[in-house]
Amino acid sequence: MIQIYNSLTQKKEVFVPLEEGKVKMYVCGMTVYDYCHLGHARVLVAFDVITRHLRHRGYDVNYIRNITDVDDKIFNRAAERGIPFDALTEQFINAMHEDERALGVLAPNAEPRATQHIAEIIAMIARLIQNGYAYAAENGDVYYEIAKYAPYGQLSKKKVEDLIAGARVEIGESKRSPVDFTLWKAAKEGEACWDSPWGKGRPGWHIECSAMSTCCLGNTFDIHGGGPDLKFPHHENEIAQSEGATGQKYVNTWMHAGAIRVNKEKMSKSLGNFFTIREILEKYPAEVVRFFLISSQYRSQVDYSEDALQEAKASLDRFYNAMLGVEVMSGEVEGDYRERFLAAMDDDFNTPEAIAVLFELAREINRCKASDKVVAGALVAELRALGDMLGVLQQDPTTYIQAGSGKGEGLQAEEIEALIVQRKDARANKNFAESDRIRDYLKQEGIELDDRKEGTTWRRV
RNA sequence: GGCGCGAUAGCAAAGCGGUUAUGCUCCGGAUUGCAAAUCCGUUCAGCCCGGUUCGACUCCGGGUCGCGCCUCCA
Repeated sequence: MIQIYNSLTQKKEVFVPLEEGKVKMYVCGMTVYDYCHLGHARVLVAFDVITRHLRHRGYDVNYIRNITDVDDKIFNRAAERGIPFDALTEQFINAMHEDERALGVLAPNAEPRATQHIAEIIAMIARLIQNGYAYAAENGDVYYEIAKYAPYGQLSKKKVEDLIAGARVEIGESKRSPVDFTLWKAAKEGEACWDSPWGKGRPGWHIECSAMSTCCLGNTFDIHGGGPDLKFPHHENEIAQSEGATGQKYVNTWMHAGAIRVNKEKMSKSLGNFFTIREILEKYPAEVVRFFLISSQYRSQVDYSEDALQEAKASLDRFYNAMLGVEVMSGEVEGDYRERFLAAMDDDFNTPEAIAVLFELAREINRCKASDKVVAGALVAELRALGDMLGVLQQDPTTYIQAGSGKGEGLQAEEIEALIVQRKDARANKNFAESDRIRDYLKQEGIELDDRKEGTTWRRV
C-alpha cells in the first residue's frame, strides 16, 4: 500500500491508480532558455525516485515530462543573442539531458515538446471556446474566462475575488476580467508564430501542458507533479483548461516538491540566487548532489549550502567505506532492512527514513566484514540493491574512494601504488621514518593513505 | 492583507499517544607504529500557553516566529 500526499486534498491518501497495475504520471519539465538550476534538479531527482519506487512495486509507470520550448522568455533570450529561438532551445535541451544523466536521472517514457503539439493546443482552445470557457478578443488573443469555471482555485485554495483585487492588466490586453489568462497570443512583428483560427500567434503559458498531458495520458490520469511555484497559477490553470475542455476530472493526485533555499530564501530566477547544476558539479561529484537532494523528504524545503553538500559527501563516504573490501555475495540477509526500507518509501516516498535503514545496514556490514565474509557479502549486495532504488551507491567502492573530492589530477595510480609497496617494505622493517616520509610526500601531492586490515588504500583529497 | 506549510538535540533530518530514529559533531573506551576507517559506550531534543488523556514531542485550541504562493520562476 502506497500513500501519497495529495496537494489537492492536502492529505496523505492511499494511492489507487485508475487502471490496476498502471500509473499515468505527468511532470512539468522546464522552459528551456537557460541551464538547469538546483531547483530543477530537486524535481528531476524527486520524480526519478518516485518512478523507481513505483516500478519496483510492480507498477507499469508511464512517465511523461514535457519541455516547454515556446515562451516569451525564450523569444527574448534568442533575440538578445540574435539566434533563432529553436537554436536556443536545442542548446538548453541538450544541456538539460547532460545534467540529468550526470545526476542519474532515468529518462521519462516520453518528452513531448510544445512546438510539436501546436495542433492539439489549437484543438483544445477551440474546444474551450465551443464549451463557453474561452473567448477570442479583438486583439487576436484568446483568453480563458475564469468566471465560467466555478471550481477555479481548488488547488491553490484561492478565492477568485481575492485574485481580482490584486490583479493587474497589461496594456494592450482586452480581457473581460483581469484574472482571465491567455490561451493564444497574437503574434508580434518578427516573432515565430503558427497559423490558427484566430490568426497567427502562439500558445500562452499553461495550455501546452494541458494539451500534452491529455494527449499523452488521456483526459484523466493518476499523478501530476512539478515544482512548488507551479501550483499557482500554472497547475490551477491547467485544471481549468483540461476540465473545461474534456468535462472530466483532470488529475487524481497532485504532487509538489519543496523549494530549495539559499540563506532562507527560495532559490529562484527572479531573485538571481540560483546555482546551476553544472556549476555545482564542478565542485562536487554528481552522486553527492543527488544524495543531498534525497536526504530530505521531497515535500520539505531544503537549504542549499556547502556544509550541506559536505554532509552528503560524508554520508556517501561512510557507505562506500563499509562496502570497501567486501566481495558481493548472494545470500540470505538476516533482519528486516528491506521491509523497513520499502515501508518508508511506501509512506509518501520518505527517503530520509529509508536512508536511515541503509545506515543501519552499513553499520552491520562494518561489524561483520572482518569476521564473516559471507554474511558481509550478502549485506553489501542488499545495500547496493536498496541504494539502486534511490539511484545511489552503484559505484565501485575503490573507484569512489580513490576519486575523493579531487579531480583525478596529479600523481598517476601506478606511481601511488609503487610508493605504497615501498612503504609496505619499510613498515615491515619497522623503518617508520621512511614510512612516514612516503605518507607525507603523498599527502603533499594530495593523496592520503589509509592502512586497513585488507591492506593500504589511497584516496585523493 | 488573503491562502498554505513548518517549528525536534551543537548541525542536518525522520517516525511515533507510553519502549534507541538515523548521519555528522562533542566526550569516554577499544583497535592502530602514526594517521584514517571501524566498533562499543555516553552527553545533548521537541517554540510558548492552555486543553484532551492514566500518560503528549506526537492529538485539539490559541499565540509567537520562520518560509512559500498571491507577478515570470522547478
